[in-house]
Amino acid sequence: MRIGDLAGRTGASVRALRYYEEQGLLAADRSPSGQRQYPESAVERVRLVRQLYAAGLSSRTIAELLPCVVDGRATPALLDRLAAERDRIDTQVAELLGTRARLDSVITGATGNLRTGRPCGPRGSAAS
Amino acid sequence: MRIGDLAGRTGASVRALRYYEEQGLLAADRSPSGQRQYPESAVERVRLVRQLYAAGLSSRTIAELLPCVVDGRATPALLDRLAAERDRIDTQVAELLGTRARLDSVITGATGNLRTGRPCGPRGSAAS
DNA sequence: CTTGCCTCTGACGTCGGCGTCAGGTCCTAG
DNA sequence: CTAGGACCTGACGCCGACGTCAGAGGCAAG
Repeated sequence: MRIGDLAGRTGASVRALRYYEEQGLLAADRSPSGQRQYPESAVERVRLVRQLYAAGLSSRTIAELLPCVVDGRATPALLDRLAAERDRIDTQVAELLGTRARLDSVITGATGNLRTGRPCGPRGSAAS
Repeated sequence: MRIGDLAGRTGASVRALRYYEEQGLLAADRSPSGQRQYPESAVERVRLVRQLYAAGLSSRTIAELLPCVVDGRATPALLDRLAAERDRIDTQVAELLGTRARLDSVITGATGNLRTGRPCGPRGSAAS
């Protein structure tokens, strides 16, 4: 598979795929003329990489953890890193849920205000 | 309260607080000599702003939504924006939970491998 | 009055994940 | 053979949320 095809099938840009390779996240064979050749498995690999990016991991961190995630090859140190990232994600989810709840209560409250036409306090409606 | 105190009480840097003001997220009175003076409520305001940053909102978006979140002053357009951000957060939480589950299964599987000393496939242990 | 920390404005630096442009090569269809 | 797309390697640009430095004032203590 050539780079344009892989881009089309993953949603990543051609530039991004070259960048992933540069960061050691995605290997590519080369045709005699130097063009990159990807196996089918590259599609899944790219999706994994993008998922990890979306979870807030840096290129460097992803590069460190990929062998472990892909091959199951782990050292105690890598397992610690993995667990640390997992815990970070937990924390982030908790914060996001808090923020979500806050936004939602604002939406609910403000929607009610629009209907009733009266102002309100920041925490729903507890003023005298 | 002066800017250094506010920084100390919120965990934000002095530079960040000036930046928030520049972006219209945090108002400050000025002493005759030009120094910023913050009321107690600024502490809560800064925490709110940082919470929204942490949820992935940009300065511009926060500036648009703050009047609504703080005062309950909403227009239909602002409510749409709020709901859109809430939905984006929902999506992001779902992705994070998926990633978390993946990392966790890797951790579980790899920890077992370390104990048993045998390799494994990427999805737990389904190979022959 | 002076010392030393806090604060001010303005402006450039940084970092990561790419976008984009330049200049050249490759390959497939007609 | 030729044209036009896809591909290559640099290398600079970008953007947002600050960090950091420079140079100049404020302010409470001794």
